[in-house]
Amino acid sequence: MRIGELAQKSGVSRDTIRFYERNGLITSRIGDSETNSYRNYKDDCLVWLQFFAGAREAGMSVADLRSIVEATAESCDRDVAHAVIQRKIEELKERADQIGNVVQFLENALSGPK
Amino acid sequence: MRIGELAQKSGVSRDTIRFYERNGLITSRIGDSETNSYRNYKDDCLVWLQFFAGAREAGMSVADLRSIVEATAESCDRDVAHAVIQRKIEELKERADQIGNVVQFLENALSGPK
DNA sequence: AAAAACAATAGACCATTGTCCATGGTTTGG
DNA sequence: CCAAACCATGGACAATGGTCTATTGTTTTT
Repeated sequence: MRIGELAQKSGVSRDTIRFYERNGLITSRIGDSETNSYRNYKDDCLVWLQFFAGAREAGMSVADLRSIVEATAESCDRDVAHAVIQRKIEELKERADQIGNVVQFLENALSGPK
Repeated sequence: MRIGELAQKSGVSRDTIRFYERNGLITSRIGDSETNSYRNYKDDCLVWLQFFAGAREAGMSVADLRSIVEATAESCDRDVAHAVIQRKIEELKERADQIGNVVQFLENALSGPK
């Protein structure tokens, strides 16, 4: 798959895809063509990008994403990956709790303005 | 209260307090002293700063915070304030949901790795 | 009185997360 | 064949959210 198709399918812009690639979130290889140097993206890039989009919205940093990607790489220890992801899950839950607090606070502010 | 005390009590650094002030999140006035121009912060600055700290962790932007502060200003319409805050609550809940999705995804990744 | 701690202001600097632009080549539709 | 659309690379630019430094003046502590 070329970058345009990937962008269109994932909803992530070309520029952002390239940015993610530069930051090690996905990888691509230059295709087989003799005449061009168009890069080729595998299907799992699409899955990742969809995940990234959601995760970024959820407040995860690109560095967070990279650590997940790296942890789940073939080369990596299953247990290590497990631990890394577990940690991120904890962080996300903490963040969700924090959101709960803030919502609470704001709802209070609404109901008891003075 | 002077900035040092405020910083110490709120856990927000002086620099950040000044940054927030520059951005309209809090205000202070120059004190009564004839000899210095130390600024004076009222107690509610402390409350706000504590809120800001939590809200930033929850993923709210400084602009979001400013809009809340502005909405709750004396001068503002109660209903307007209500609406603004309600909107922010919605956004926070959406974000919390999004976090839920991502957690789900990650937990899936853990339990069904292959 | 001298040092240490605090304050104000202004501006430089930094990382993060993109986005945009310039340039130059390739492919494709008409 | 030509224009439009696509691609690669590299670097500039921008917004956000701070953080740090320099400079200068004020308290406070010893």
